[in-house]
Amino acid sequence: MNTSNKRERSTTERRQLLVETAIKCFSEKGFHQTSMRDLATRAGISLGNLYNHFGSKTELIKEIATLEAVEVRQLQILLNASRTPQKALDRFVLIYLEACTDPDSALLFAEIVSEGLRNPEIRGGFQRNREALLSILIQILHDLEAAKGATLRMPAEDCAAQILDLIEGLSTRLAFAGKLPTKKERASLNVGIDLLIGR
Amino acid sequence: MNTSNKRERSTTERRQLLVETAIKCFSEKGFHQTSMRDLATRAGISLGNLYNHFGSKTELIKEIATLEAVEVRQLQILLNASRTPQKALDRFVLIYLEACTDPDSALLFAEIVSEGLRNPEIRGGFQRNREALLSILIQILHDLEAAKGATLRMPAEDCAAQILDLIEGLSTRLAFAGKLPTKKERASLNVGIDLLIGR
DNA sequence: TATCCACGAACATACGTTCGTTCAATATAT
DNA sequence: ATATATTGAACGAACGTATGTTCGTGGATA
Repeated sequence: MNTSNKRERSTTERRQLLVETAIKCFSEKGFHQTSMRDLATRAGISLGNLYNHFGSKTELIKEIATLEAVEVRQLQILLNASRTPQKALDRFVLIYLEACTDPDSALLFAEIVSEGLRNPEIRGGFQRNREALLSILIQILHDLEAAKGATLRMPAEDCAAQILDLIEGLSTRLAFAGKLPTKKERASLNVGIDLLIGR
Repeated sequence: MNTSNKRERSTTERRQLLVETAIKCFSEKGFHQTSMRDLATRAGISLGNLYNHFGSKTELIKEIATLEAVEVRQLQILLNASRTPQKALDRFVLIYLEACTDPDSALLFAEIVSEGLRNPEIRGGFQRNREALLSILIQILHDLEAAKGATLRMPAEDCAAQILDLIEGLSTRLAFAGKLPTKKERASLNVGIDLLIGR
């Protein structure tokens, strides 16, 4: 990628802008209530030009669905730097909860789930990312067990999945209520997770 | 309601048929990818006639969203008949899991959630029903605690919400994989719930 | 000069909804 | 009991608009 090329640079910037406004529009109105005209207008470009950057609407949706994932790679690095598995788990929960309760993300997450349930192309990217997230969490659980910080009563993968369920469930409920998590809710979440891992 | 009236009877039957095909269509294609023509064709009636039964598409969606609730009233009765709170809880989990993992329901549930997040009319009915479900579960938890079958480490409402999260989370994952729950998955779910209630 | 971003008009289709009409079931009058 | 009026389910054409996508053109960059 030659960033000294003025054309290419402004083109990638445009594309970035388009993706960002698409995320906004999609999370506000949903995939299928957002028209290509909406997107173009909101991004301040013409309809025809939008098609210069994205060949079709589904292509755009697909890109958003895979992009709107927690940035797993960075998360992995951050957690590797944690001193103890306990701290790693705490960090994981904090970060993922933060990501899920972001107002845009919660709506988009629901949108992606319901879309992914019937659209294989969407499902693929979403599942890949989710498995990556799971495997990180599983690793942490194994570390925890080795350090006697946890005594699992079920397969680590099931436990990890349940932890994600708790976080995502809380996020969804908060989005429904239009609120951010209170201290109490955070506390209950942590208690629930501690119970699940037998800490 | 005069069921000896032939006209009224066939009308309510029609309406029932329409609601059922709407559920099918909506769960297959989603609210916004299903057109009124789709519905009419699928139900074997004309487009115009569809509007004789439902004034608008949103009215139809609203009806489905509130209807597609677990029949809480019956559930309540069934659970009251349970000998012990332990049995009541087991039944609750079994029934709700069954309801959530029904292929149609899982897709429709996701659809309602994502629609409810931005459409207050949908949200209302959904939340009302969910609160009813929660209050049943909370009651069971209190009974359990009184019978020394549980030692909650968090407010009963939070615990109940987390239990629902586990069930719904598992259901969603199963729907994504296109599978029904295995014995192992059911077992892990039960272990998770037992841990949450400190049993 | 060749490339490609940017534009907005144009196209075909799909959508939600309305409309006038038919026709059988019901209510009322004879 | 028979004739007449009223109702409302059922139909499909029609309307207006919105949609995804294509196309030809202009203008800046390489």
